Amino acid sequence: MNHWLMKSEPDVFGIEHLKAAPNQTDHWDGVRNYQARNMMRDEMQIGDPVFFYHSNCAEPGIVGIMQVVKSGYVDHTAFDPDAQYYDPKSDPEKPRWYMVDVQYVRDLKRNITLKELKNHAETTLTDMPLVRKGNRLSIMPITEAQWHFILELE
DNA sequence: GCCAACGTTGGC
DNA sequence: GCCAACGTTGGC
Repeated sequence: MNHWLMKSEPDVFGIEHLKAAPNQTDHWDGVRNYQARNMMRDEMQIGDPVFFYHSNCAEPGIVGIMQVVKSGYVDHTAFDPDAQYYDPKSDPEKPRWYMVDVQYVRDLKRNITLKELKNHAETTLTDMPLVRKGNRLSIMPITEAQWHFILELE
C-alpha cells in the first residue's frame, strides 16, 4: 500500500465538494501532467490513503484524508470538446489521460499548512516534493514515515 | 535533438 | 496580480 498527496484548488474542487458528492466519492479528473498521470494509471491502488491538499488559496495546506476507491481508468473528460480540460490529442482509441476515484475519509482537525510543513523541509520531509521550491507536481507519493509524521502534527 | 517561446502552476 | 519555476511545443 502506498500513501499519496493530491492537490486541488478549493474554489474549483475542495474537500467540501468531495464531502458533498454522492457517496462522498468522485473522480479525480483533469490531471494533464504525465508524471501525475503515470501514478494514477500505474501505481495508485484501491485502499491507498491520500492527503487532500488545498492549493492556490489563502492558506495552502493539508485539510483532510481520502482513499482511493477505484484505480486508474481513462479520463473521458479529455474527449469532450466542451470540457474545461479537453485535450484533442487524447484519442479514445489511445487515451492519453487517466484518473482514479477517491472517497472522503475525514477532515483533519486543523489545516496543516504548507508554511508549517516547510519547517520540516530540511529534516523529516526533505524528500517531499511539496516543500521544495518551484514544485508543481499535483500528485505525489508520501512515505509511510512522512504520513505518520504529518498526522502527528495534527 | 536542441532550445527558445509559450502557457500553466501556485506561493506570496 | 505578480512572477519564478517548470513542462510542453514546435521550428530548425
